[in-house]
Amino acid sequence: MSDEKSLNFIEEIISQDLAAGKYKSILTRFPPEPNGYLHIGHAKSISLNFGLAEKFGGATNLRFDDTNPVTEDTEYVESIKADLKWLGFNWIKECYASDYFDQLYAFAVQLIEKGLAYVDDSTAEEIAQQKGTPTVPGTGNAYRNRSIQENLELFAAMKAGQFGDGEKVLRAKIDLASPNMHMRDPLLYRIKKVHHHRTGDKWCIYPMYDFAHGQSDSIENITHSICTLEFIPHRALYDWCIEQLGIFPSKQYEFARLNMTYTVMSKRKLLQLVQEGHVQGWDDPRMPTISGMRRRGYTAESIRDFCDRIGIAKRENYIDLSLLEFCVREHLNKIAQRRMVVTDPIKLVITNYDQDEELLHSENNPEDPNGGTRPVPFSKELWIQKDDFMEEPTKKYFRLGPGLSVRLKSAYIIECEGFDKDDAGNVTTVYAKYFPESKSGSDTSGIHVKGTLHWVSAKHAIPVELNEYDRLFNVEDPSNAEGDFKSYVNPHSLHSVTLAWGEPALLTDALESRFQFLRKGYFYQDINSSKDKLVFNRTVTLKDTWAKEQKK
RNA sequence: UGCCUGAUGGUGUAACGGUAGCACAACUGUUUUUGGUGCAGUUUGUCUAGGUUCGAAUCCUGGUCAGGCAACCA
Repeated sequence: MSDEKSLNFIEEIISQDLAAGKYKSILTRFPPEPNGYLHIGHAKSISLNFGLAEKFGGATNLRFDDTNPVTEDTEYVESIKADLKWLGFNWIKECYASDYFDQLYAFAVQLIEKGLAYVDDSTAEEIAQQKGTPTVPGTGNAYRNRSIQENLELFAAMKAGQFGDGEKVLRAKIDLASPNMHMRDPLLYRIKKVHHHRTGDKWCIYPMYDFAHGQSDSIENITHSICTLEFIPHRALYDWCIEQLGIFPSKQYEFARLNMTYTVMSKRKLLQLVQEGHVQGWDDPRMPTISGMRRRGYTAESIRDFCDRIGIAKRENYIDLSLLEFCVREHLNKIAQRRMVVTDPIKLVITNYDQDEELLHSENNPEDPNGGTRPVPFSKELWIQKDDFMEEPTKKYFRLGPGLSVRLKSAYIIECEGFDKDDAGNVTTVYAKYFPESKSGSDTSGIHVKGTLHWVSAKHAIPVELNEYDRLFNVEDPSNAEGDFKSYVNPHSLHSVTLAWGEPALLTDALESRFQFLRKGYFYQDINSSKDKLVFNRTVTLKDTWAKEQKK
């Protein structure tokens, strides 16, 4: 009956909470750790968190989860903010877990005072051993029975820098036999004499995720704290801390993270690709990072559309890369300026064309009636695609071949009269006659052809460089394939065309324009492109049913 | 041998005890001055065994399978 999309399970929860009067309005948060660049998986979480707030009339905080100074940096903070803005999302408050370090410390003291936390002198190995295994309960140690007073003094001494890294930790005193490993006296604080990108050297003890995240949510009055499935076992601890501290009860909900075919999504793996030179950087157009996708020519709209379409649920999912490609094609088809570029040229000579040259006009976008036209120069010698000519055409081939006719886009119908070959047997030049009365827009020739080719006037052509990208991996699931995922990197993921011929309009087009190079794909100017040397990245190919036909 | 999640076409995602739908993919046909776009259509699914019910993808019980949990990471 209704056209409305059904609610996902989190929206369901929120609408119930709101209907029950549990909250007047909702507050969500997007909590990245500033230790890497945002990728398409983050985009799913971003779209969810901001989308929820938008849908239910709430707001979203951006919070940097900067509790581990070892790997974090301001560089990442800046890139994350830039990516978020580019995607089109606005946070109401910019927060940092590090802003709460004093408060968090006070919380820890409260726990100690309640006899719910203790300082442990054990090594990491000892602690791990004493935790037991999922099927074997853990055992305590003598430190667990330290007095509140002693714990208070020791924790203060930890803060004061009286101990070295790893000498002592603060642990919650919960249940060493809990079936949930995360409840077996989890670590709350550890000593790290490391410079923090925001708090500098003020602190030498830093809270663990489990002691920082829930409390940060609570401090900010986050109503719905949404994270991915791997945090399910942490939820008991999240609730425990909030309950023991008696603070605002934020609630955690978990959804399944994004997986996509032919790529990897973990920061660790992406970092390896960068460091080991499989790609040229975090913003390499083959990377699933927001910065890489932006450079490749993806639009923010298409990424948001993708995030809407993949849905939110708790089951593991593996999204087809083709859905992402569909989303970007759909958007680009509507907005991209059409241009002609010949990527693998052979010469076409119009034998009966006696004029010097003429200016034709071609529509900028057939999808947009108000898109206007651009002038395209035509002359006796043109460049066409090498694969648009076949010496011995097959039956379903409706391009150029001896005796065959085609239309040159926005120009004339031509008929092939012959061709030249070099000593190696390669076709070098194709000869054709044109029909003057078949001129585009005023065709009175009555000739009907099946194929239309793109072309560029040879003497007006401008050189352009093209980066044609293909999937980064040659298996669907590189993360779970046997052996090192990097051995599945597609060696042909980048094909550079150093010399292609483009129509002169490209010289005057705006740098940020989205292009469709007719019959080739969607392209976007690379950040290193200049008027002296135009470089375009292929965002995605056009759908190519002819290529499919040929494979049969 | 523990605990926690989950299981609907090839891939995602709906159906809230009452006609298994939508999107992508694939495949037809049609239109087309892009083998693009558009339009029309086709194929393919409820993990399993019982139970409750007039009626089960949905509720109950057992099983199977998949993923997660034992970082001084987040």
